[in-house]
Amino acid sequence: MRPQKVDDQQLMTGLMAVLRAKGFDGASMNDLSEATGLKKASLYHRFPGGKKEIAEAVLAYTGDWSEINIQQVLTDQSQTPLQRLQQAIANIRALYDDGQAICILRALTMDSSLPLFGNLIEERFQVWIDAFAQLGRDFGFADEKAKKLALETLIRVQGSLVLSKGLGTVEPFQQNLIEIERIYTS
Amino acid sequence: MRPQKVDDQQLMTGLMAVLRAKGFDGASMNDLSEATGLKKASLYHRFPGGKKEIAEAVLAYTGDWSEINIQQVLTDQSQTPLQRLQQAIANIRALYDDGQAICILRALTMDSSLPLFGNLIEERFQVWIDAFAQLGRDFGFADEKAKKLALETLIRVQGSLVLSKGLGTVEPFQQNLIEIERIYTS
DNA sequence: GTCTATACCTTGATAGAC
DNA sequence: GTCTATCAAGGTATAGAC
Repeated sequence: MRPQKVDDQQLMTGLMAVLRAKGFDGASMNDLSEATGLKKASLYHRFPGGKKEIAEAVLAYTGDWSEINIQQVLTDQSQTPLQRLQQAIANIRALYDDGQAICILRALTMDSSLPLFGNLIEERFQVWIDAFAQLGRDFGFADEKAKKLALETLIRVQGSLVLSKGLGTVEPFQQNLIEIERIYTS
Repeated sequence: MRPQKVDDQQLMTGLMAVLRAKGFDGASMNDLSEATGLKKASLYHRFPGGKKEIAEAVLAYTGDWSEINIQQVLTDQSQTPLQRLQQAIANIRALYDDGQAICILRALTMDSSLPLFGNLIEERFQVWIDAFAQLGRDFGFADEKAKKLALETLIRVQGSLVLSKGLGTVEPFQQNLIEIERIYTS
């Protein structure tokens, strides 16, 4: 077989960059083609289902990333809870480019695209919530309180990303990462 | 002159509903036409600048709404701070349809549409922040603390809306409105 | 002010050569 | 596996009748 011009890793990176910046409706196949270096027809060869299948693949990719960089990190019993939290926060900071990037889950959560991916998006959020809830319990919080803190953590991440974009400064995001560490350690 | 088939108020309501549900790229002139009951050509008569001018008008409309239902409410010296907060929260609940709706500012804050409206969006957010900061001072918080609480308030609103959409339940939004009242009163 | 009809372009998607 | 060429559908926007 003819070798792939662009490997799956590079492909996913380019596709995800466009989808989270422009959303499902805003991202055209031309945009995705330019960002990846593969012509449109080649994208359809890799993803016969078209743009919908591309978005699903990106969501699967982000799910893998979350399991490795959030779930596994937060539940790694060889580290202290604080160490795990700090590592997860560092990974979150990298994921969102210090607060400049848009979350892919947020980008795909419009009423026009949500029906296509609803279950996938909910599952991706739930991985984070469950992992942070486990961390909270390991910090010594009661189950109920740990779940509440986990949800607050995600709300702070998502909310501060929206505000950072809207205000044109990453300060809300950066400040909130600090605040998230504080709510678990005080 | 021939009378308007749809008045400005109805028009704005329909246009905003589509824009916040689908975003700028996802909302087509056909969508906007169907939602308002005005044919495409009539929309261009009302808004010669097309979709961009429509979005700007909707942002102006939301600005007026915010000044009346957030800023004026939160700074109304004839009411106690708690009364003002509770009224503002009720208005926020209505604005976002109990947590089911998407914020127009979030919807237009994609990298593809943000460059068109950046300043307008930032100003809309700032009205809320300034109003909640004033409320915080009236509650007795120091200026610095009041500003921090105001930002946290908006982060909670935006974040809980994202989570409510993504998880398919309005519980995060509803819970956070309660939490917002708590952070000012305890 | 609103409408029908239309021009023109971009979109998602496919066919077939290499 | 990747590409050029192409199509039908839907996009923005305009012209002109009423």
